[in-house]
Amino acid sequence: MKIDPDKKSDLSAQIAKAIRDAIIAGQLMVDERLPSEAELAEQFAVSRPTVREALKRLAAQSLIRTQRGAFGGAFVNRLSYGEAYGQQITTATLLLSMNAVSFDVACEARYALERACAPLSAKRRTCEQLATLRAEIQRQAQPGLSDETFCASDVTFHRTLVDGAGNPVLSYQLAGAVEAMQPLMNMITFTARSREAIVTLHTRIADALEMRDAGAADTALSQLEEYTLGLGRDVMQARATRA
Amino acid sequence: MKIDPDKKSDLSAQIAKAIRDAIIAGQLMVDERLPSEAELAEQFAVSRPTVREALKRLAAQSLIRTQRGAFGGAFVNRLSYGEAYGQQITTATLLLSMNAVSFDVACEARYALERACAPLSAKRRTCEQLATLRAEIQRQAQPGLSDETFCASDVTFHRTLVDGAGNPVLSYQLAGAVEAMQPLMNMITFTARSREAIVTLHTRIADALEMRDAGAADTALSQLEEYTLGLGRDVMQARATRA
DNA sequence: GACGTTTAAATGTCTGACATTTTGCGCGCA
DNA sequence: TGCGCGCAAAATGTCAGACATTTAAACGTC
Repeated sequence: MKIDPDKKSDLSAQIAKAIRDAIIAGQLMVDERLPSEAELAEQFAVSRPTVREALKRLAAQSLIRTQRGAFGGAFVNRLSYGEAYGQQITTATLLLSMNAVSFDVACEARYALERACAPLSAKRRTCEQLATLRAEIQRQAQPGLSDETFCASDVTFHRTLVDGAGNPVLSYQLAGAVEAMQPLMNMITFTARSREAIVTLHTRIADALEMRDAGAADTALSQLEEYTLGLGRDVMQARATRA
Repeated sequence: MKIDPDKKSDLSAQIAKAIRDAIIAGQLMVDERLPSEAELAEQFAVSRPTVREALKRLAAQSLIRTQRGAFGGAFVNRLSYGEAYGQQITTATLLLSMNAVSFDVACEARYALERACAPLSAKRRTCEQLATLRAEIQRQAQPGLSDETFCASDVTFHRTLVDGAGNPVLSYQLAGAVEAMQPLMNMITFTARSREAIVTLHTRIADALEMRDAGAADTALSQLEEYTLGLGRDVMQARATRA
């Protein structure tokens, strides 16, 4: 099932790959216990530390979980949406920060994805989600809010919008896009006037969802995208002239 | 910078987290070399194997790469789109397969995301991408194609459609959604008639992109979604009656 | 100055041991 | 008989030291 040819080095990576493939192929079922480290070491004809390094690799991807004690060991993990979110967000954040993704490109992607959710959200949003949206809007309208708090509320607003689609796969996909934008958004200093404009557009979105009007939601999102893009360009320009 | 409180156990996880946080916070720049394993072991007051396990965790997430030899060591990795794709796909695949995500939900998410790309694709698709779409359509029309080959071509078609938007962030986000669906799609047996219908709709999409007609592309995608959904339901129903 | 050799630094791997945690079983006691 | 306590076993977590391997820089020779 999982032999290990004597390819070029890095045994722990090969072993991790073998086990990972077995999990993906369904040869190891969820909650099934893997052989103990000692047994794996014998199977692969390597030492225990090498096996351990392989298991740690898998643990980092939430593919397995380990449990100490008698009848403990490594178990195939049921990948939860929560864990997947976390990985998705860190990966997306790093991807954006390390590849010099421009504000424009990130913004375009984010709003394109959100617009994909809007019709579904208009159809399915719950009253509770609508209330959350309203509450966040109210928070954003408060004067004296720090930029970070404003951004955090913005993230909550948009995540709620996405969750409104009632499709966990969509929510998972978009969690990364929305949250990974936050560092970029945090670079923007929100003036009183820009906050007011954003709150107005957020209100328009919430109104559209309340009326279950997909078209209006799409329009408002487009306007918000354009406005956010303008804010980002101003920041970039100010930074360019200052330098 | 990265001390390590004596929280409850699993030192390697704590160390990995400390380094990961340092990378995300930008305290460690891309291509910067981390201290050697021995130095890290001394800093954190743990043994070298423990440090190694932590580093393997980070390597599994492509956060670092290691290089052997003199002046080798662990370096902060520039997360490339390719690596991110890979992780995204395996995570999404597992999420779908282990959480019993229904065909309907996955399908809805996938086509919602693709429709988000369609307008951008209509605007920006290159001639080369259009040619790829046409070539895949031609391949799909060939008789005697295995279901797996047909599915693979389908994936290529849709990934090209997504890439046509010319936004790498979008491509990254959607790679998971499209590829992770493949195992579910592979459960479908494509009859000659259903293949013909799919090819017709694919052609309609390609035509729309050629004319740069976003509306037509959206319509064709909606029809394809509905048709795919129907196919999936038939399979489920057949499976239910057989059981 | 070019080329081969040495050398040192670092990761990769192994061996063996001990610590810690958790479970299950058996023993003793009421 | 039933209950609880403690001990042993099994497994992971951690450590220490050693050796193997790889790689590039430093050195020496022609």
